[in-house]
Amino acid sequence: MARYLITSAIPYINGIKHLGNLVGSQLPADLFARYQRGRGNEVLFLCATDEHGTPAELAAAKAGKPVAEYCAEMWEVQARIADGFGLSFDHFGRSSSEQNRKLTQHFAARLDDAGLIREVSEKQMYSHADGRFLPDRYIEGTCPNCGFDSARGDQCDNCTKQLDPVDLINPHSTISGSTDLEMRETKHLYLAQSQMKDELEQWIDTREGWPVLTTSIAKKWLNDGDGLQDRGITRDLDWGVPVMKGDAPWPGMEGKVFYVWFDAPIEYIACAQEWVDAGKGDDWARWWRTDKGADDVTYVQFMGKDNVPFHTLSFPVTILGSKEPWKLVDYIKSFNYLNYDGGQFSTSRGRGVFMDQALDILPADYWRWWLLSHAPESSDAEFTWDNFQATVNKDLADVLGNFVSRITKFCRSKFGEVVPEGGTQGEAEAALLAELTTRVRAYEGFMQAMEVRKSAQELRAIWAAGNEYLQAAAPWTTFKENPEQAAMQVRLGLNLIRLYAVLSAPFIPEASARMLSAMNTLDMEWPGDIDAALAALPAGHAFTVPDVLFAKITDDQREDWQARFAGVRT
RNA sequence: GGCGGAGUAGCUCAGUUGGUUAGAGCAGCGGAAUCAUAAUCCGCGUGUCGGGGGUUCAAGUCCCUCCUCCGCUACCA
Repeated sequence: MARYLITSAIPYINGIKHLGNLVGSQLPADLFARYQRGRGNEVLFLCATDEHGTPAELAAAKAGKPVAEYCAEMWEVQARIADGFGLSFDHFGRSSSEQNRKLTQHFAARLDDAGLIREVSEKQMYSHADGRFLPDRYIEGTCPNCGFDSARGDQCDNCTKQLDPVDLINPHSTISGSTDLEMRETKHLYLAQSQMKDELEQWIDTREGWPVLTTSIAKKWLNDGDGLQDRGITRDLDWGVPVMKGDAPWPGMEGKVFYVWFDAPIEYIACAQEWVDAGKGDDWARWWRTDKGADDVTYVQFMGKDNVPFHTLSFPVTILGSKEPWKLVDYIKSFNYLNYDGGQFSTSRGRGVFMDQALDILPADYWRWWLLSHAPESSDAEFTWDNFQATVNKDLADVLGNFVSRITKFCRSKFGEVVPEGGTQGEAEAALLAELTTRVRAYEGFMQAMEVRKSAQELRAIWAAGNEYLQAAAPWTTFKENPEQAAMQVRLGLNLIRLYAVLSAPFIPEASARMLSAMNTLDMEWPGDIDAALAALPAGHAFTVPDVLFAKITDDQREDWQARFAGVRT
């Protein structure tokens, strides 16, 4: 039995994520996790909230709550929504956990021992009114290059020139508006990534079959300009993992915390510890330590393209630089962005559909199917309501849902709610079995390769094959002259429903469960021999006609939603 | 500016190492069927494969050049 460690990029705690975030990491990761479990493999699927950093502090302040309380509440919210989408995490952790605090401090100590940490004294913008150092983009002023009056400290949005906060004319804090700013000396720890540039590059170069998106972004960072730069891994903040050298204080670093992108990936490991401490598992090291059983684990990470540098460079430096036998990622599946109706999804402007809103208007399976069948794998993709309505109605309601409906209702009217007996298979059935065998094997190949869209396409073709068979076999006609023959055709049709439930579960788990329930079976065994799989429900087996599997989206609904989500989130 | 991705039928997209008349789904048109959520099935595509140039017996696929869109550009995460 193969073992898969699967992690999804951890969503930031600051607010509810939109569908673009979902399809870029958590959803495809869930698809893969469910598929591997379905195949009988051992899976540990982990995700968590990423809770540290300036935006979390500010969001908490805006909500008028202590940051720890705010994060705890938002974790609940995100966990509940993830559950609503059927995201089958074995554990949904928190980067602010005790486990992560200790592990992060441990890694820092190891990296320091390895000579990969250096102290750098630098000047950063400090705001007296806000009582804090401000990241560059939290400072705005007039662009010295083009005169744009809302240029950010890191870059001018108008002329795209890269800036330094000190370049700005009339700089002010975007938080308080205060102009009482000064460049103040502060000391930070840097991760000496540059020392490991060659090792990283060799590692990247020897990865086989990784998405171009993943390797090209990694190579770009490795070789751009002066090559891979060292990166500051501490910040002057209150909220975060306190800078410690393992259990010991870190002289000169008092009051500082590790940078969120240092501790966030470490949470992947800490999350496994949380999983054990929550009583859900009993051995995290077996998944994460190659000296304790993790050498036969295949580790796959899912993420949007914006996260690639941290997963291909910074985190591997942390792992490799520790000189300890931690499991290194085997495959990084990265995604482009999903756009919304001609523009970008925007959290700040409330543009697009957010995860909670999506669940308010339709069941998760509708979203799962559309998002996965349109996953932005080769380029950015676009969500439009027209396309969503057309795809969901056609694929889910007409092709799959109606198939279940027509065969179960026909059976009920002619034979009752029992798998009918009699008849023998002929050429048409042999042809169907041959086609299904070919397609199921292709589907397995795409799923294993994490070719999300192609998997969806193949699955749809498998559903359509059932309709083609029924149409050709026409049991409603056969029944008139040869009821036994019709019984055989119907029996096959009913078994197709069970087969479809098993194959479709990774994409549409709720509907899959309803199909199995209607077929009155718990048999979810992945089909090896299709012939055998289509004999799972024997003659005489009772079933029930399920309710409509997928109600169609009406034009009125579509227009209503289109208007509702165009503007500002209310 | 630099780097990366993309530009293929009305729409969404496939097109492996260059090789038969460039494909799929949707939409559209025609037909069959009437078990079913008016659901299904079958048939129908003369597409300057973004423009131009080049290499080759042969290019959507390789090279050069230009155009358009998108992303990243290291202190947001």
